Amino acid sequence: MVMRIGRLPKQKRLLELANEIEQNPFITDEQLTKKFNVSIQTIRLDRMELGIPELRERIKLMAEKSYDQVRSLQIDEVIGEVVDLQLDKSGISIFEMNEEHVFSKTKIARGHHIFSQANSLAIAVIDDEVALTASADIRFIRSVKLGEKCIAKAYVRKDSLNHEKANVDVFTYVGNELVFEGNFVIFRSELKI
Amino acid sequence: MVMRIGRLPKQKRLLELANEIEQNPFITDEQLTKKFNVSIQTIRLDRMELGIPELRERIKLMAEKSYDQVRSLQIDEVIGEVVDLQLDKSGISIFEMNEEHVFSKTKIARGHHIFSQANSLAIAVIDDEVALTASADIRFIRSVKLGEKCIAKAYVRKDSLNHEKANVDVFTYVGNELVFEGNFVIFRSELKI
DNA sequence: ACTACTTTTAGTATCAGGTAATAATTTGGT
DNA sequence: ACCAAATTATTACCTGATACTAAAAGTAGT
Repeated sequence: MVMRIGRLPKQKRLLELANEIEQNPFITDEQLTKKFNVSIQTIRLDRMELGIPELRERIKLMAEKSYDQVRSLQIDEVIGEVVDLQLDKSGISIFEMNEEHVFSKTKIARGHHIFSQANSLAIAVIDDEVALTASADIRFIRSVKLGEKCIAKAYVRKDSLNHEKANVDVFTYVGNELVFEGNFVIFRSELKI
Repeated sequence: MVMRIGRLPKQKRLLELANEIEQNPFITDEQLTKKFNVSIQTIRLDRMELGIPELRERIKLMAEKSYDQVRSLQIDEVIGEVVDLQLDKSGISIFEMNEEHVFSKTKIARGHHIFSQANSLAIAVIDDEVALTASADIRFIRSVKLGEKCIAKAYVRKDSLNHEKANVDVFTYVGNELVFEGNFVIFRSELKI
């Protein structure tokens, strides 16, 4: 039970190592040897055991992830995945609530993400060069939780068409439960060249 | 003017090289030698001249950038920077519209970003464990353009306090021009342990 | 054609931050 | 004291570079 000074038992070290790397993914094995006061081989065996890749791999994975995110944001300018779209008529989009969309305490989705999905779908269904939200009347009917898939359905009001403004009603569901509804007034410019 | 087959003049190569790396930041110098049919030293001299760092540096910069973004999103759970906050009374936040917040065609801000700033400020001024948006009535008064700073001011309606719901009015300005106004109804749970 | 100059290529030494594999040593427990 | 697990040491090798020196090739100008 002597144990060299400043050392942790293996299981504890494994936990703290995983933690440390999560906190600071840019740390090298060598810096870790100093933190834990063990040899570099031990650190490497530990990483192996925990399935944690080397520094360069970690960094690369992060970069690839963020690169993909940026790309996909540029590709579809809509929040959520549009699965159906009939211009000037209706549209459907799906959006799943991940960790980054919820309050960390309660795991309940922030309202503006649900709004964003509905708002960008309302814009998407309007077949115009420039379409902007003029106003909106919205209700959050029940809270959406982490992991839930929101299905937003937008309908363009017939009687509102061919004008400077269009009315779009959006209903968002989780399963068959209504969680959000909103009426959006969309400005449309007749800039169709 | 003979020039070996499949070669570009230097200036053109420099432009295309910069372009290629921007399109695919994960490309190595060696892969580039094949694309441009020149030696690896030439590629490296070119990168030098263009001030483009090596693959590993590029990847690291991307990872650091995304890491900082994630961190800052976790640190302040509010969209925009809160510059003043009097709980249950009022609050002010500032949010600048960058490239990622505007439509690429028109450079006009997407409505949901302006909403997000207002919504998260409305939540922040409510001094409660759990506060959620129940409904909102909003108007976009004029469009916000790339680079403009939005100053959102939130006021909690006095008569709405001490209830299950609170009413928060938010006015967003660019300079002294009103660009957005909204009335938010916020659910508050009395879960004050 | 000869010179001056730029561009390109080659080659060597060195680096960080590892992997992989094998062997030796230390430690803890009984 | 003995055994197995844990740790450390050692060596060879890898990728994707930098830094530097030197030589070769191409490009004009006169």
